[in-house]
Amino acid sequence: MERRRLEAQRQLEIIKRGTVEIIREEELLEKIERSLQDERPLRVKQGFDPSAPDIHLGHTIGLRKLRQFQDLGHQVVLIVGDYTGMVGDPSGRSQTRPQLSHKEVVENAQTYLDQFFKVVDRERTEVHYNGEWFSKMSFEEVMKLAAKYTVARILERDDFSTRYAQGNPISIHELFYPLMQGYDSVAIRADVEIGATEQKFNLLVGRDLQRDYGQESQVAITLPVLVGLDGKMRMSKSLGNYVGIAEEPAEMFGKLMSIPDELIHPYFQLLLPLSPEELSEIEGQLKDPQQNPMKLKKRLAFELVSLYHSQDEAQEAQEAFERVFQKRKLPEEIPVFQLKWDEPTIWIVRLLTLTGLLSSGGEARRMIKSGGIYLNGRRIDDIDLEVPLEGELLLKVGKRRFLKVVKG
RNA sequence: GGGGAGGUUCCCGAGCGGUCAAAGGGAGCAGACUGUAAAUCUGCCGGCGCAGCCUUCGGAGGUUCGAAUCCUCCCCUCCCCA
Repeated sequence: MERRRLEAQRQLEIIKRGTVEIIREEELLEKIERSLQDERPLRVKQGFDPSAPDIHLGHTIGLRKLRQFQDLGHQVVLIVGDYTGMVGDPSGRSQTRPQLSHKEVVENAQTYLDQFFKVVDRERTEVHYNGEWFSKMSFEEVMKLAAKYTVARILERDDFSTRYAQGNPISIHELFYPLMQGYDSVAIRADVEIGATEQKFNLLVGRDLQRDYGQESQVAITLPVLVGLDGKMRMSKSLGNYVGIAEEPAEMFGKLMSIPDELIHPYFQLLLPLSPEELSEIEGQLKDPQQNPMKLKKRLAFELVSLYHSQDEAQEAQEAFERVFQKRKLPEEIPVFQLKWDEPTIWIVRLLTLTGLLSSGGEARRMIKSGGIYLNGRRIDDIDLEVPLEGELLLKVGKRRFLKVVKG
């Protein structure tokens, strides 16, 4: 008995780490205790919005938390929001999302799962589509669900109220999103749901609905939102300030090296499994003016690439980075483009667009004018340049795009 | 249903008959400086072998020598009233 209590306490401590809020902590402790007593794992829910199938580092905060639950013996229940996807989560959105076809949802779900299981244990995961229950709902049941919440409460939400205040359109079906997500918790009898802080409202709706449907309410756990590479906005694919966990090692490494210094510590803290001691050591080094933060950034990049790829690949990525950007040498591997061209020479602007390096002649002209184009190591300043097509040509666009061109 | 305000280039937003490929800001790209950091400064930011031409200002027509700007119809959004 006493032993169980201690074990529950221990689990709670682990789960608590890195969270912003647990609503409510006492309930969680009680649930864990009961779970130990009945030998029934907690059902920890996570939803997935199929309009955004790629997992980036921002998502891994939640995924790592799920993994922790699994390591403590609990069950993850992933919900593919094929029906909610038809609505589109209004959280953090200023606009209505486009609706997806069923085919797109299924394809995206597959992509998502492949990445999801890089962090989360497949064995302890149950996957459901919320169409399983929503497609069977009668209109009467939909009305019953809709009757459980009031417009004022839904509009309390920051994103709705902001949109409303700014005079932006909100469609009626969007108001259903929180209800649908909440109902998912009813359908799968969730004990816990986790989400980023912006998900708090949706998580709380789940609690209310479960109670209304005669179930015990889930515990809502919120986690910090990761700031993106720009250092300002939340990490998101649509803002282009993200690092996908499926990205190539070199790409991942490079992107991480470009983060502003202020993000070094939060990234270590939120993305890597480090002990509090290690973290405070890193903090100390960051404050020390003798230390170049770049070193820590390299370590961060190295460890993250190791985590999602391998140590060897991280090592390679680091060497490639140092070579290309710090020593300004050529990368070891440069993609080769087979150019089909019959004339003995080719106009530089045409060359740049035909190889796909730049999308239009106008862009190529501009790039040349601003000094961003190198041919065989020499900067080009002549827009009318005719390039003789002999052997191998080496093109460089900006700092990081290289291409070898051969006649083919 | 009645009344009012709007829809402009990736986003915000000015323009309200020619001088408009369309101010300004943001994002983005390139250059300088660097630690591929931030900050800063500079340039670019529809297409075209580009001192010229072509396609853009919700959609379709029309008026005019000339329309993002005026007129008609349609679509969409917001606000007030019912």
